[in-house]
Amino acid sequence: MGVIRKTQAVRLLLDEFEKDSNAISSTELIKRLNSKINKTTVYRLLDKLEDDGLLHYFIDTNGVKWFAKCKSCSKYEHRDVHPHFQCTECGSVDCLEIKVTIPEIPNRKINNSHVLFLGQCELCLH
Amino acid sequence: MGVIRKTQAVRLLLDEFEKDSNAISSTELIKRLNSKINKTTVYRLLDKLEDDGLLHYFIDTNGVKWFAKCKSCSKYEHRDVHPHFQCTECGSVDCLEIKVTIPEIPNRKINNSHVLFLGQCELCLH
DNA sequence: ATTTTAATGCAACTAAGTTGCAAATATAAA
DNA sequence: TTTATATTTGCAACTTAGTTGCATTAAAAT
Repeated sequence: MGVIRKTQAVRLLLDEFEKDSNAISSTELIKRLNSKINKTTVYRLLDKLEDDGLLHYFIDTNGVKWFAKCKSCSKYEHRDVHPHFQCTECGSVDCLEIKVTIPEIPNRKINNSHVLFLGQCELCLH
Repeated sequence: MGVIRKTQAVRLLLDEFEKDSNAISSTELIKRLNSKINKTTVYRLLDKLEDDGLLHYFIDTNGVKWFAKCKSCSKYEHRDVHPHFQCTECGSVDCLEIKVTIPEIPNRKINNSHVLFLGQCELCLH
């Protein structure tokens, strides 16, 4: 994709990821920014920012798309390799700073992985 | 959920999983059974069969739900613990008979995992 | 300041999945 | 075997997430 212009919508969207260190679902973002950005724009920006290596996403067990800031991705090496964690009680999602070991499988070539662990988060455990 | 009656729809649906050892997406099933079973019924049956431990499902990176036969699940211990593989070229999905190591994370309790590896399958590699 | 190009909003649309309800079918009881 | 009961099914209408085309607006380049 092309260059990203510093528009108001981009700023507002990235602000949400500054405020919130966890992952945010696309529908949640649309709700939050409802009065400020059109949903079409939100979807388009999320795609573009993902493409440009500023955000990464993954899909939870309900098919909901979650986005989070990339910490170590660039435009050229943008692999969503770290696992994610979702709390089955409150639904919150965050990134895990753990390395995933990619297995060797005969006659196949694996080049990406999506790993989601489910359980109870710190808050819901106590 | 309750008991499963041996209806024609159940038979037809399970037949698809006998024919096809790979995973099948819900939309694909609806297409295939279009003339024989109503889509509402397909969705309801998939849910029920999943609940009863005959099928398991997971969601790919496009949010599409894939179902496959359970080999070692029961009604009481039904954990979709094995990883899945999706070919990024032809889109086919299958189950991997590999054990997933679930990490220990401080202050959290992990009790399930969804692991999807992406790459090229046997057919698309050659 | 003007031109060029990308970004945005809007409305209409698509596709996946869900809900309520009446009709049909499987199973249990008589 | 027939009748009663409970589950399953199909249908139509609906919901929700996400997309498309296009005219308008706003950045950035000249």
